[in-house]
This record gives sequence, structure tokens and C-alpha cells, in this order.
Amino acid sequence: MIGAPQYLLTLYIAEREDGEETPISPGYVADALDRSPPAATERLQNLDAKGLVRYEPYEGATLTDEGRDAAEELYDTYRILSRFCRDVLGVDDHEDEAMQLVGNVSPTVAERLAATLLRGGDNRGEATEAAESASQPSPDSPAS
Amino acid sequence: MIGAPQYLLTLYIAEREDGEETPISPGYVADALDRSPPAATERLQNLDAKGLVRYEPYEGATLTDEGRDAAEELYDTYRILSRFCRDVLGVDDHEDEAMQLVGNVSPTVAERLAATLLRGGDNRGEATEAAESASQPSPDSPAS
DNA sequence: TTTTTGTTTTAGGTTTCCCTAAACCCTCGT
DNA sequence: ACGAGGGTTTAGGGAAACCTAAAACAAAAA
Repeated sequence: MIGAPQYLLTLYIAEREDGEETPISPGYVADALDRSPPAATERLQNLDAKGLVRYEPYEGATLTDEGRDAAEELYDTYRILSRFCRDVLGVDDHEDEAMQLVGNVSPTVAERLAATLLRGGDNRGEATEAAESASQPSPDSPAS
Repeated sequence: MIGAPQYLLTLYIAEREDGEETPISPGYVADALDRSPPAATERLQNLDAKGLVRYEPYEGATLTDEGRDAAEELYDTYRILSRFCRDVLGVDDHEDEAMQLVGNVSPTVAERLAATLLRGGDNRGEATEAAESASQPSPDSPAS
């Protein structure tokens, strides 16, 4: 299931690309989150009612200050998760994975995960690579 | 929100302590997952209808073979998450954290997290200062 | 054996999130 | 200007989870 975090995050990410002023269409959100257009519309209207989003019919959604604050925090967590999945675990679709997780990870875990990333630098262990090649062999490595 | 994975996992864990034959009461499950007794009853009945659980009114629930298979896999992931949260991140309530995450983590991530755990014996964060020497003899074999 | 007590179940209702179908609105091409 | 076409919204449902209150039950106490 998909919750408010995913919608806020989608808006936030789109906003980074198109600018803060550009309203994001329901169609775009629906597409990004794999939902029907009506579902996206209603959800955005709902976030509007909660004061997290400003929704203009037939225009689209923009984040309110409050919504952007919330989204920023989610985005931090999202980035941490995504980078962890990519750099440490070597997961291909790290962004999808992070999007899935972002609502369920506590602030504490996010924070310490970030610390782990900083500490660990770029060393991906060979155990991870071994696991990776077991499921999808890379052209260069000898498949045991 | 709480899904089927949490219920299966709760039953599985309880089963380890009480034995496979002992039916688990709705009250126990409700308590473990912080839900009302009616919620637990209905959910267990629902899992029964799906063939994952055998539910006897006024008796309790036991896992079917199919349900136990599913729960075992969830348990592996749960253990990995829990150990990661405890050993690498130094989180206090690692079990709650793991329970929260267990339905949302893909098999790939679980598998590679396990690999990371295996190789990561010495580099633990300073957040991990809790003495983790006292361990219960775990009768499970960590196969994946 | 009857009562009491605590648990389980049913009943009834709410919320959240999603869908399809149909109406609606805006814009663009003619 | 006006009529398509395409995206958006409303209408109308439905499924999943959960709750409280009240009824049903089982088992132990009296």
C-alpha cells in the first residue's frame, strides 16, 4: 500500500526538477506511483485539506511550506535508503526500494544508517558482490 | 498498518516457544501486535480462509504447512533485519523495528543484508555500545 | 450445580485507499 | 469560433483493517 509519504516525496522530487512554482499534475503523480488518475487527484485533494499541499483544480499540486518541510525530511531518509541500497547492497532498483521503505523506517534507523554510510565510505564487501553475481552474473566476474 | 506478515510471524515466534501443537489464542496475538481482540480474531479467521492457518473457535490458531513455509521465510528476513538493527545500527528496539519492516523488504535486500552482516564483524558504529554477549542458543539454522 | 469471571466472538460502524465509468473542462487544430 | 481529444474530476462502489459495545462461551470458583 502507498501512503502520504510517497505522494509528498513524489511531489518534492518533481519540484526539484521543474521548480517550486510549477504545479504537478495528477497524471504525473498517478504515473509515478502506479495509481489511477482519480486516485491521485483525490489523494492530492486530501493532502490539500491537511494543509500539506495546495491543489488547484485542472492545474495541479504544489507543496505548502509545511508540506515541503515534511517532504524534505522524507527525502533525506529516501536518499539515505537509496544510497545504502545502491552502495552497500548493490541493488539495481534502489530508488524503488527506498520509496517502498521510506514510510516505515524510524528516524533513529535513518539517522544511524546515514552514519554507517559516512563511516563505510565506498567499500562494498566481497560477500555482497558474491551474492549479487549469484542472482545476476556480471560479464567480468567468473561465475564460480 | 499491520498486514498478514506480522500475524504469521507472531504465530511462528509463539510456536517456537510453545511448540507447534499449541494453538495460539487471539488474545495473545492481539496483545503482541497491539490490536483489539476482535481484530486479531477476524484476521486469524481470514488467514484460515486463505489456508495459512488453522483456526479453531475458542481454541486458537496453528500454522498450516503452507503458512509455516511462508512464516519461515518471513522469520529469516525478520532475523536479518533485527540483527542488522542491533549489531550495525545499535538500535534498542531492533525487534519492533524489524517487525515493522519485514513486510516491505524485498528478498534481494534481505539476502544482501545477510551477506553484509556476515562480513561485517568488526566495523560497528559507536552507536553500538550495548553489550551483545548474552545470547540465547538459537536452534535455527540460518539457511537462505 | 450454579455463579462468576475473563476471554472470545458477533454485530455494527468507521476510515482509508483504491478502482471503473461517466461527466467535465481546457486547449489545440481546423 | 468550435469541435475533438486528452487529461481531470465526480460519482458510485468495494475491499481491507480496525474499533467499541454487546452477546456467547468455557472454565474455574463457590
